[in-house]
Amino acid sequence: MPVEPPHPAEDVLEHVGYRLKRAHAALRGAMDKALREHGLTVPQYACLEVLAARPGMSNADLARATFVTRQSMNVVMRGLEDAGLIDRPGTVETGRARPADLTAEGRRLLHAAQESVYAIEARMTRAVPGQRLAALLEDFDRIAQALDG
Amino acid sequence: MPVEPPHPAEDVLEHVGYRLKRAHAALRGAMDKALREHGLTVPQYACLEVLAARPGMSNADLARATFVTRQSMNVVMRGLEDAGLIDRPGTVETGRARPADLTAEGRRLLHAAQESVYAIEARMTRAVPGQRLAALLEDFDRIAQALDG
DNA sequence: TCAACTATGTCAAAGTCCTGACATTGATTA
DNA sequence: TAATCAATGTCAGGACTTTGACATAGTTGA
Repeated sequence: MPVEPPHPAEDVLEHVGYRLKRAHAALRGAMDKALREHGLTVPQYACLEVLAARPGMSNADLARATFVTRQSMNVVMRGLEDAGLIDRPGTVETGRARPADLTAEGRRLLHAAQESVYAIEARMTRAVPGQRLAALLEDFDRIAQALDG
Repeated sequence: MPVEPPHPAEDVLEHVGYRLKRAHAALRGAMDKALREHGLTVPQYACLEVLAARPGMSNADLARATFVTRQSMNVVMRGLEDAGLIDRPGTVETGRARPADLTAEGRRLLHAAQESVYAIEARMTRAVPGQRLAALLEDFDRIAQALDG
């Protein structure tokens, strides 16, 4: 059992950043566990999920959407491509960006994984009082915006 | 410019998990940048910060407090020890847990880093309406608790 | 007492992610 | 038109983190 904080109000463990980190760690852990049963990692799942909502996104697009670097997304996509879950043209008429899309197998696996992940989402949603959910989402956005600038 | 979502309400990018991830990514990025100027990584800073509030914590304690594995914290602490920022006895009378403490240099560096980090904390705090801050912290805890169980 | 259980520290291997760098492509501008 | 700029994909290297495993130390209960 951890020691009790001597000065709660001044303790780091009470800070916004720490709480945010804690909530994110819990989410990450739950998703890791749920996705392992489907043979997916969190970044892989995120890539499939975004790609399902926005077909034809490029590597750089997906990297921005999932908050990783282009280089990281590059290896993620190569793994997904090797596994036959996504597909993209070897060459393209104009530009360098190759639009990616889910394969039938990718769509099937995503649907299976979504059941597990959406259950986690539901646990989060139920955990916060209903009338506060919209405000919570708004606060998330405010925080992200305040720190990105 | 990213494409607009076709069905906002059903889109993943609107989900709680995605927003949480986004806010956390923004925080992580801001802290990475701020701490680099002090020669610290986020896990290293987290270790020092927790250790300042709870002197004498062991490796396993710190790992739990900062949401990483014992193994990860082990390399973090070895780095901090080599850098002369923390100190712990080579052996201990009972048990295996070696209580760690900040050195004078560690305390000095932490204080310097705290200025940068607390400025980030302040940006977050200002970004959310004052009357919502307490509810936000509470919601963070509810989410963490709902997902840890 | 002794066996089972839990907790801790550590090692090894693999995966993941990042920084830095470079070449290519398209857009912008002088 | 030509030069500059921004964006993309990719490679290389290193840093970080995790999973898995093992030995050690303390606790619990038969």
